[in-house]
Amino acid sequence: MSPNVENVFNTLRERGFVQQSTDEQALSQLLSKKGVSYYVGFDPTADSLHVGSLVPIMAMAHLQRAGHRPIAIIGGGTTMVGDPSGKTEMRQMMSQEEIEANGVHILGQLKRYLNFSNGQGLFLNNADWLVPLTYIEFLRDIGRHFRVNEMIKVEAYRQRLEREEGLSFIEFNYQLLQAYDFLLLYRKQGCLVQMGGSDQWGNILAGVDLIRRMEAKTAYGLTFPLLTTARGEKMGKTAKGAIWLSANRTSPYEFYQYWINTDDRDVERFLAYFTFLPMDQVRHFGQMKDAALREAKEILAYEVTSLAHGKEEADRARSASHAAFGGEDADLSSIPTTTIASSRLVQGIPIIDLLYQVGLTRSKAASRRLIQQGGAYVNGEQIKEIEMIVSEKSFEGEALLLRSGKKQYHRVRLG
RNA sequence: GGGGAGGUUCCCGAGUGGACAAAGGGAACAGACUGUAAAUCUGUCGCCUUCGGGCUACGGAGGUUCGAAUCCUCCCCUCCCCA
Repeated sequence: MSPNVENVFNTLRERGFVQQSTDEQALSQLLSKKGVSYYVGFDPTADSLHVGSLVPIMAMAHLQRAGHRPIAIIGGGTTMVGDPSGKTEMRQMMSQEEIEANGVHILGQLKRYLNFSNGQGLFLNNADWLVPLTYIEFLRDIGRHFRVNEMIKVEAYRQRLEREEGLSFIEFNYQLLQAYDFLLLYRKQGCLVQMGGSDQWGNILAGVDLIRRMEAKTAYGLTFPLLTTARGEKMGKTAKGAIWLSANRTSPYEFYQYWINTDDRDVERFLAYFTFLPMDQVRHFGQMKDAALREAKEILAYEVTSLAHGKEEADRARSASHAAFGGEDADLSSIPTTTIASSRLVQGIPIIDLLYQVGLTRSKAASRRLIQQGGAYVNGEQIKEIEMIVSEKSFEGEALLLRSGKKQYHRVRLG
């Protein structure tokens, strides 16, 4: 896909990325040129980003394709303080080492979407400049520009103050630190734009203000909407937890399945956010009705998986899904698999135990219930007997396919 | 520091000596319907079980009682009001 000749800002807006921005016109004009540096901060509290982070990542990728320079900041310094935004409780603090280790993984994930080579993009840890700060200096140079009256008007702080459960002083400083990040990036990297989730609006504005005060220059801010599904749930959350970008945490097959199960009403929006398909195609798919919409979901799932895990994994996930759900005889290898020693099959394994062991059920009692309710299958056949024992005869070739309910598959292999 | 309210099963929330593995709702899971969608309806929803039961659970530790989530004592935590 060639970089958009049109203004990227329009692209972002058209695809739904823009929630709020400072001076839309000026920002749009700025972005019509090339080589603008912009930054987004990522939370290093886990060793992987999850699906929710795809919004900023995709926005960054659109901008880079249009010839701008992304700066991804890992909040190593700020995380040591804890952002109160959107939190009702004080955040847990983390050690430097943990944060840095997480940062390495996160960079690896960002590289799938953004190009950091040869200075075309930057990946920085704000601990590098925040940790060495000295208190007196910081107060004198930065602190003097902040009015507490203004600060406590920010939603995040106000809530915490009103609830009277307290806001620790350290958290109260978060905004200053983030504003300082922006200032520093402006000075050292010429960074003019900060983007983030809508909960970051206050922090972003603080940075814009600080740059205006200290440098007499205009910087810009943009926030993304907080995505929810049509059912009103947070994007990327399932019963089993978040959908991660890391294959270790969420396998490509599960990742693909997450997207293919997208609510009808979300398909068009998600195609716009999470794929690079041109908008006329996105709209075309979005207009599909009923069962035809499934085609659009398949494209969504394939594209998103392919971005996150590569074409090969996306192919395997698609193929496994076809095999499992379409009855086609295809490659099942990417379905979650457990290997079991063949010696254990000599006396056979009760199906109740097997379901439990591979994780399809949470307890043996749950296995019993599942079978009683008619939701358990071995190689596509409903299990009727609670007492059923799985032996070598149950295997087709060296594998056996378990299913719980309509959608949960698990393969068992002999080892 | 003084006064008040409260901590119940994944979440919200009822229960205030036995009928309590604990109402009701939500979430979740299964079934029907379908399109691997949504909505709806039905069922399930602590763990183990040789299906007879057994075990663990109502903030923690003790105690009273034939019997406690429910009563008593001490402790921990949260919220609210006053200072």
